[in-house]
Amino acid sequence: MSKPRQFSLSVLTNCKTLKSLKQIHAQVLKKGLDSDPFVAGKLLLHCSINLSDSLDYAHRLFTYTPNPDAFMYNTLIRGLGESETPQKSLSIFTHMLGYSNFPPDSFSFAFLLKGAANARCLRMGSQLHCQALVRGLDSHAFVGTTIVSMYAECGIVGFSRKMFDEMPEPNVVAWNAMLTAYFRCYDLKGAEGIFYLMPFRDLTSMNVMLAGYTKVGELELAKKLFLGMLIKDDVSWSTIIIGLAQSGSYDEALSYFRELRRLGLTPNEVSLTGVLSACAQSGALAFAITLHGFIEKSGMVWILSVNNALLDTYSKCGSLDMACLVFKRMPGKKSIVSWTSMVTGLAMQGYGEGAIKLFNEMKESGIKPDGITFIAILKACSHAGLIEQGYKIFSKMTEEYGIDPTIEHYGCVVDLYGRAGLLQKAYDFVIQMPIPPTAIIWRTLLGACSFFGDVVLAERVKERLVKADPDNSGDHVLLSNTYAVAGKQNDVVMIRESMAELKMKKIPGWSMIEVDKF
DNA sequence: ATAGGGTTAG
Repeated sequence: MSKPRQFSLSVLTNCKTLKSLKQIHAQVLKKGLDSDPFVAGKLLLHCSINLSDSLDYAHRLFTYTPNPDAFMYNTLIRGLGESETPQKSLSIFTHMLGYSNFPPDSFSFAFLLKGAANARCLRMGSQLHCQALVRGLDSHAFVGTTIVSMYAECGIVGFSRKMFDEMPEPNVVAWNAMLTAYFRCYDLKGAEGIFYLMPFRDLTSMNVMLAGYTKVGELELAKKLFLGMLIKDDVSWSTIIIGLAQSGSYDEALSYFRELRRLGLTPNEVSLTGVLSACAQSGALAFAITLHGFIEKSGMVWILSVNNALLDTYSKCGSLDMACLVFKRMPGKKSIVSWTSMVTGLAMQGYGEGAIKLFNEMKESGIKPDGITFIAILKACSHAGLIEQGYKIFSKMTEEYGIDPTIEHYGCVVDLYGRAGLLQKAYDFVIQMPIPPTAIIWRTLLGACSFFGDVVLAERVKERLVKADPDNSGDHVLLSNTYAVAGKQNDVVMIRESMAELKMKKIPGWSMIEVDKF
């Protein structure tokens, strides 16, 4: 007689794909273990949290479970709350209220509120806050802390503070959440107030302050704080490096990275992406190559974000060959970021057709382009003068992909027509835009008018520009250039004089075409 | 389970 073979859930540890999960699920069904709430719960946890793109399967698994327990409800709520559509977690909540014997507990509310925070949905958040209040769960430490964060994510730090003040004995996590809440809303004074009030601080508190200082542009304070920190972890290091990189202090970002290395510390993937971004923005190709060598040796070549940062750095530094190499050799899945960076790289170096070709390959590979990809591809078209193509892509953006164009997308189309000299078409396009054109849009168009010397249209655009941005002054240069290109020297002189009256000296780096040259 | 760092455009 053979011993009944035990089924071990430890197989889930090595389960990295939906396919292998399905195989495990099949075995579970075969052994009739699907009615075991523990086994069913573990399976659901794995496909709703650990695996990506498996939420639909999780949902089905849940649906086919006759009487899901509280853990299963909470797990699916958690998975949906972390997804692109966090509001869907509410339907599971409703189901839980109506069809289960389990009332929602502190876990349910923590996950639901996190979903509301992710969705930045104040309506959802405040409704859940009320529900938690009615059930007496708002006083639960985890729930309360999540409510504090949720209000800040929704942009109302005053409500966060109100919630926080109602907590009888906030722990360090709650204090840190309140600190984060103020910075989330760029309230430096509020954050400092909390920081000095805190009865205890841990490394996270310090790191929150570091990140907050860089976020609100207080780089000196950030550096001072960092210097004074006796204990630093990798989050501290990556926070300061990224903070500097994002504030335009590229050299300093590189210096901190060197210091990290000098101390014999091992950079992690986050500080590496940060320092690579600093290289990309400052064109520090030599440093990037050194970093590439380190990445190869350290075994971090397998990390997607590192590869993305590396490929973007190469393409921004003009090494399109190396960018291509990284892109082609990229292990496993490429993300939307990888494709978009590569498209941008090609577009920037003038390979408009190549960019479009890659854009099509991307769609074939099953990656859905987002708004950023469309900015990249529209730029590619405008630089390559592919007007028809560009406009077709712009139209498809809404029709096929359901992406609402932002002002930047409209700007790309204006640039597309403008660069091609189709000035009237560009003007008509701006007039019929469903969102009000900004000064940037008008300035783009004015730039095109000046390039082609269209005086009549330039004057019209100029009027619109003044209306959109009353205290602008840089457009005088563009306007006078228009007259210069059109060969109307007298007008140029006139505009120059009026510019002098407008204290043109205040405009940094302004230049204009010399009248004498015409 | 609640708090801290991330790459793509403009």
